[in-house]
Amino acid sequence: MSLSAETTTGKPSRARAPKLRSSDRREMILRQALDYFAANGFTASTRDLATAMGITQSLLYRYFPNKQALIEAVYDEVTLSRWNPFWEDIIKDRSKALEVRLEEYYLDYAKLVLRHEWVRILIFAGFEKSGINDRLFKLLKERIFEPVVRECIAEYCSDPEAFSANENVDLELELVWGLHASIFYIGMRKWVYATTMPKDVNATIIALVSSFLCGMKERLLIRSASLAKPSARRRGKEMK
Amino acid sequence: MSLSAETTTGKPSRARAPKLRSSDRREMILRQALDYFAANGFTASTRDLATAMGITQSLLYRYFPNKQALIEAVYDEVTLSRWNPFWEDIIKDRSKALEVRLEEYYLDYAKLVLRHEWVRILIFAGFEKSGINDRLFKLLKERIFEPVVRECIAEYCSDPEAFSANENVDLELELVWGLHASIFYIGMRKWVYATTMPKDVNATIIALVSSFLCGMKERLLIRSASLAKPSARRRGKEMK
DNA sequence: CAATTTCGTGATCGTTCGATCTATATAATT
DNA sequence: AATTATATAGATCGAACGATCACGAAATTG
Repeated sequence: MSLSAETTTGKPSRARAPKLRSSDRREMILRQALDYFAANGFTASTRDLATAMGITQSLLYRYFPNKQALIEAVYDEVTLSRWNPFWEDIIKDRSKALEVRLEEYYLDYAKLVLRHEWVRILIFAGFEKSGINDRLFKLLKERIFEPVVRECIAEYCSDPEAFSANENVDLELELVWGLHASIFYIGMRKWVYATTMPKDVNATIIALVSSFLCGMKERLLIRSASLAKPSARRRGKEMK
Repeated sequence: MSLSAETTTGKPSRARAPKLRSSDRREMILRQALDYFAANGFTASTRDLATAMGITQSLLYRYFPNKQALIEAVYDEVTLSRWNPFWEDIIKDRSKALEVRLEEYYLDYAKLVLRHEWVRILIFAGFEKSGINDRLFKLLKERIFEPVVRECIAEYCSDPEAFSANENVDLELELVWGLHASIFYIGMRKWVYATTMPKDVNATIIALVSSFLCGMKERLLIRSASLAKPSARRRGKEMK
């Protein structure tokens, strides 16, 4: 009698949610909350969230002590489970040309950026809790940016060891930040600004990687050359 | 008696706000709302906003019909009044070297990006109302991106007119988007993620511009050359 | 100085929010 | 079939929100 959503009672009552095992229900809530928060922001109400996933609001509080805990679980899910641990290996695999490796990594990273959850959740999180992204940026710096700089030095410098030992690579790191930003911004155009996108995303990424390497090569060749000639060391060290 | 904030009455009553001319009060509210929303997001409450600027909440509604109208006025103030109409002239001024012009523009744009209101208000606006930034991006594209591509073509192509007439520049435009993204992302590191910043912002911008021009030059030289040799036109036109 | 206009305040309304509580429905166990 | 454990639903609480209103204070005017 009271099972169906349309009973004799005038109430337009919803179908009762199926009974799930605790772990399954929790996982289901987490997954759906991820999509919902990514679409509507962390300020979305728990009522609307619950309605969207077909359960009652109070049920959320059986699995998460409060809204903030749910948000943090969503954030962890996005940043931890979507990080590909093999990216670092791709970048360091010297059996392939550097340009090929970078294309491979950035084409893959672009897939992440073109899904709404990565771009939006990261920015939402940054706005709500400064410092929450620190771990992720540490990962990016140590596993991606610094390896990329090392590979560029190995590729373009005549004496990579001497260069790495003596030279400050802050600006080279900033060029990698720039490439990262260029890819991420493609996702922002789509998921934050809802403005125009590249006609061909993959071709754009390949062009960006090619341009990046061109600039990096020029920089490193000049700096490497001035490193070889001690007379020009001073200018080389502080080269802008 | 009732004038002071600390009277004999136990109430910690606030000092009454001075009486201002209508236009002055409106301007004051707009300016302070800009700072407050940039710092706290558009979801900040009108009560806290009013308290921060030393007036009562109800006074806001004498100057703006509702919260949304105030938000839109803030957005317009940020995007319209902070756009420098001379940027276009800087980019087009062929009496200077292209690299110098781009450095000049991007160093100036970086000043904007390093103020919190530009980065944060733009992103907040994108999240709240998709399409609100359309006019700004149209401006960016027509007044900055496309002129930059034109100047690069004029600088590096042997026959700029023939190139512009025959060639598709989508990917060149994307490289300019990439440079724009690299600068904007510096502001995001500061005002969204609160993570590390370049040690020397100006030097970073100059390095980014230099790298950008290096990549653009390479692309355009290759494409320009293949344009000159009709036998290689097909490959050139679809070059990635 | 008195009348009038303009501007600022505090009280309050209706709604929505996160969170809690109690009662009921369902599945597993005996 | 009875019992137990647990998942679910719906009602509800206090706080915070946007918005409105009548009233009082301060300029402005003649």
